[in-house]
Amino acid sequence: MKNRLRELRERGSLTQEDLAARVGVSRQTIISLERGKYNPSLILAHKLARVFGLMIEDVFLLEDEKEDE
Amino acid sequence: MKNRLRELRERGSLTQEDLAARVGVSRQTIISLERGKYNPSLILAHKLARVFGLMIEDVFLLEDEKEDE
DNA sequence: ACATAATGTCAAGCTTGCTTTACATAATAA
DNA sequence: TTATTATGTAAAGCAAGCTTGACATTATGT
Repeated sequence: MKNRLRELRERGSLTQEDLAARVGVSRQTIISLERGKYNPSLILAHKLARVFGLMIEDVFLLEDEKEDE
Repeated sequence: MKNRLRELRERGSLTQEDLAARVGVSRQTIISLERGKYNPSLILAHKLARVFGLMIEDVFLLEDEKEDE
């Protein structure tokens, strides 16, 4: 699952801990997400997208998924 | 988690089983989703949105989430 | 009446998202 | 050096997404 989280977070000068707090998850969850380790819940994806003022599909690159690469 | 799955599925004359097969989940999962029972994974939400040619946010109504009501 | 298709419920269990704790590494700064 | 901040890793465990199977209900059709 590729995504633009790291890029967007750095662009907004947020730490992983800041972002985690904003969306109500642990820092570990943000780390794993940035590294493409898993498929988040829809609600979490939505909360993250809202932090950056984007649509979910603009944050998470979802076309032709196979595995996590 | 409210959504328009039932409406969209019926509009497309698909059975729950058809839809389940299209997105690779069990029929039970579609039933539970239509009844707003849970928060699907992002990939599943995306596959469902694509079946209907819509954006995720057009299928799942995500603003001001509290609990499943 | 009988059959079949579509939807729904319940329950047990597997899988994985997410948490928590603890520790490691690198960067910046006094 | 010492301290602090930000990031990363690993492992154990909890919680929830999703599966499977069995059975009930309603509708449609012959």
